[in-house]
Parts: sequence; C-alpha cells; structure tokens
Amino acid sequence: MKEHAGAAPSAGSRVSGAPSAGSRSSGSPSGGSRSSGGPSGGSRDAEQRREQMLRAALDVIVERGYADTRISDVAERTGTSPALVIYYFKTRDQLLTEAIRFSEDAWYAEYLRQTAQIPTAAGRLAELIANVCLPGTDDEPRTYWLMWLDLWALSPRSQGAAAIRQKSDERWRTTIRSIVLAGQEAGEFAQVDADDFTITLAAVLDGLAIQIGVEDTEVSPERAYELAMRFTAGQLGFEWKPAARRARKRGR
Amino acid sequence: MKEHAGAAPSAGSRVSGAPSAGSRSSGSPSGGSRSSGGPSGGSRDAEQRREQMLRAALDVIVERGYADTRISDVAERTGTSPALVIYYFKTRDQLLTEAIRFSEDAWYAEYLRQTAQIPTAAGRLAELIANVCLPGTDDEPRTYWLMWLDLWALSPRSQGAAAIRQKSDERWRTTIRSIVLAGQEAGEFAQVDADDFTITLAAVLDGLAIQIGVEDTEVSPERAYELAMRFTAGQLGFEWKPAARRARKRGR
DNA sequence: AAAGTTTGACTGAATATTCAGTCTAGAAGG
DNA sequence: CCTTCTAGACTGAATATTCAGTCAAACTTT
Repeated sequence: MKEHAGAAPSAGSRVSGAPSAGSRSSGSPSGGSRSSGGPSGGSRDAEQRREQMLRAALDVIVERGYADTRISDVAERTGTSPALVIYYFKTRDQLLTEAIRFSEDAWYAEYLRQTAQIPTAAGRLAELIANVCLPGTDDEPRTYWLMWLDLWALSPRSQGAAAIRQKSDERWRTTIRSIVLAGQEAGEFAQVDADDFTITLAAVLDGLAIQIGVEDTEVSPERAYELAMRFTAGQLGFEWKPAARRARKRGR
Repeated sequence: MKEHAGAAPSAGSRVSGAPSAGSRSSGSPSGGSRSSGGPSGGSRDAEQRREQMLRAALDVIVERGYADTRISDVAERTGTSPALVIYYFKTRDQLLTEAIRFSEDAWYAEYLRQTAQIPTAAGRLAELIANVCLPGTDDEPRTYWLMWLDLWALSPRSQGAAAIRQKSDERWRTTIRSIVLAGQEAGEFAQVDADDFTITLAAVLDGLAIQIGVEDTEVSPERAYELAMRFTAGQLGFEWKPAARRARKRGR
C-alpha cells in the first residue's frame, strides 16, 4: 500500500509525460479511453491480457485484501511475470484501482440486465436488495462487499480510491432514487422524500453489507435481506411478505 | 500489513485464549498475564509509556491508515526508538490491535460517562446518535470512524481484528438494545421487536458512519444525524423535532 | 516475395527501498 | 550489581519497479 494521494512527489510520476520504460507509457496512444498506462492502443490480445490481469487482481484482492495483494500474485495467476503486469499497468495502484473500477462496472451492468424485465418498482427494489444480501448461484455478494470494505478504508487517503468510491456511490444512489421515483409515480409507493429515503436505504444496505462481509453471526444474509425489505416496505408503504425461501436465480 | 491470520507460525503471539501481551487492555496495571516478552509487570512509568505509545499508534492509524502505520512512526511520535516500541508490544500487530481495542474501550467509557445523567431513553438514544455523527469539541467522530473503516476491512482476514470487531459490535448492539428496552418499559417507545430494531439501527449508523468517514458531500454529519434520528423516532414512535443547531458538549 | 526494419509483447535479472524485528551495550535506580 | 529501560546499528526478507534485451509478427522496400 502506498499512494499517499496527490502530494506524493515521487509516485506522482505517472501521468504527466515521462515515457520511461517500454512503450510511450500513459500518453494514450490511440483511443483516449484505453485507460492509462499499458501497452499500445489495444491489439485484441493486449486487451484480453489486460482484462485477464484485472480479473486476477480482483481474485487476489478478495482473497488477501488490497494491502496484501502483490504484483507477483497477479503475475502468477496469469502465468506471466511481474514485469509484464507493470508493463500493462505502470504501477501497482493503477492495477488495483482499475480492477476495482472494472468490478464495479461489471456489477452494475449485471444489475441492469437482471432487472430489465421486472415490471413493478417494488419488484426491482426487492431484486436489488436481494442482490446485495443473498448469495446467488455463482458469485457471492460477500466477495463483492469484501472489496468494498477495502475501498472504504482506502478512500480517505487515496485519491484514486476516493474517486471510484464517489462515482460508484453516486450511481448506487441514483439507481435507488430512480426506482423510488418510478414507484411513486406509478402509485406503488408512498410520497416520502426520495432523497432522504435513498440515503437512508443506502446506509442501511451498506451497514448490513458490512456485517455480511465480516460474517457476523447475528446478521445472516437472510436476516439482512428481511430487515432491509421490512424497512423499505415500511417506509414506502407497500406490502411485502417475508417469503420463506426465495430462489435466487443468478448471482452477481 | 501482514498477519495472515491463525496459520501464521511466528506472529502467532496472540496465542490461543491467553490474554496475550501486555495489559488486559485498559484495566488493572500489574495484572498477571505478563505473557510474551513485554516489559515487566508495570512500573507506573512503563504503564504510561505503553499508553503513550497506544495513543501515538492511534494517531498514526488515523492519519496513514492501519496498513501504512509503521513502528518507526510510533517511535518518532513518542520520541523513542522502534526497538522500544517492540520492547513494549512484541509485534506490530500486537501494538496496532491493542491500540484499537484501547480506543474502543475509551469511546465506550466516555459514552457511559456522558449519558449517565440523561433521564429519558429517547434522550440517551439521541445523545448516542449525536456522538456517532456530530463533531464535538475535541475529537471528531470522523477520526473514530476512519479507524473502523480499517477495522472492517481487516476483519475478514485477521483473527485479531475480527475478535475486536465482534466484541465491539456486540457491545454496541447491547447498548442500543438496552436503551430500547428501557424506553419500552418506560412507555416511551412503541413495542417493536428490540432485536430487529437494534440491528437495523446499527446498520443505519454504520452506513452513515462510512459516509462521514469518507466525507461524502451528500451526507454531512448534520444530515446523517437528522436522518438517523428521524428513522429512530419513526420506528420507536416518539416525537422528535429537528432542533436547528444542537450544541454538542464534549467530543469522543 | 525475399530481405530488412519497426514495433509491441514479454522476460530474467538487477536494483533500490522499505521495514519488522534482532542484538549489543549503555544508563537508571533500587 | 541486578533488573528495567532505552537507543543505535543491523539483519533479512520482502517487493515494487527498472533495465536491457529477446522474439515474432506486421510493414516496407526493393
């Protein structure tokens, strides 16, 4: 762990120009979006390798935690060398923050995919909350929250982490608020203040997420789901019955 | 950052159930459990030095984060040498986890002191929530939450952190529940399920605490306080007016 | 289309730094 | 002088990052 936000004189190197080692480094070669550092603009191979590394990094972050994730771990998992990882990401922090951003985007995309069909706002909200709490088929929400635990802890001191966190939180709240507004317009929900409710629900979910992440014995995923739903239904004034055992379809 | 939980052969210091290194935390000075190499039983001086180091460690943890807190930082702040810090705490993790425990105990003690006089359950709950959100005179709750952000992130992989977290969460919930039960007995509060309410309120507070910790622009301490109080008053059915500017007395 | 050239992907072996944790020996004081 | 404290110099183990090139495929040139 390093970074120490902007101030840092040394590390600051990235960015600016300094082509340094191989490749003209950062100065995006082709399409701007090609994210930072890394090799060329993106032969298919390169792009795949990048993603492979991001996924590997994510795995390691979940397993060992951000602070203990080493470049060599990622290199091993991708069957490459530490040098190549640096070749693609310039710095460790670059790699790790990009990995988190990557995961965030993937989660959100998956959420959209999943709720696209659901007709009622209440249904979408329930699905959202289920996604936060209940383990699905493949990838448990717990691993996802583990990453957030790290992200939150990092944010106060890392510019990069703070930026990701903010953007994600913004999106998260916007998502909730939209559902609430839609539900109110449709007459499904009571006319509470959408902003206040959004922040409060987000807080409830974050709080429960922590407990799920640390696996507190008092707060099982099921209980978390039930409490969150009860709170939501209560505030928005819609009916909700603690369906015994809900069958979650897909993970994420 | 290190530790790697249980398995670790070396650092295993924390040892089985043993009280582990120095001080059974705050309490008694001489207390038996000398265990690991620490310094003697506890000349007044030694005990003070210990505490001085714990406080210094706390400061550094807040400033740089747990992972980036070095023994030498603590040594510098106490005007001593790294060797001395190790002399007192045997290992870095020992020092850091003890520091967190120390802070936790202090916070709780301070809370008890502060609410001892308050007659109504609603008043005590409001004070508790204010303590969580609003900055007091001296020490901002934000710094306190910064520590928790680290603690949460550490817990999934560090036995020591997990233990502290669990104990603290337990105490935290017990505290809330007691107030609720007292309030219900006194007829101040509605008869909601105390356990469910406790977990939900704890989640709301944790969630808001995160936002306060990361200084989210949408969630100012004041807003957090108000939302938390509104939720609480709403659930427990007692009157609460968003008193404009509350004058916080003492920090912690 | 063979020969020559550029370029991006990639690696093994340094290098440099950063720390946790020793070790040794000196001061304090009872 | 024996115990408790304390500092300074060190060791040892990580690691992030850099270097100096290798290799093969894609482009040129003739």
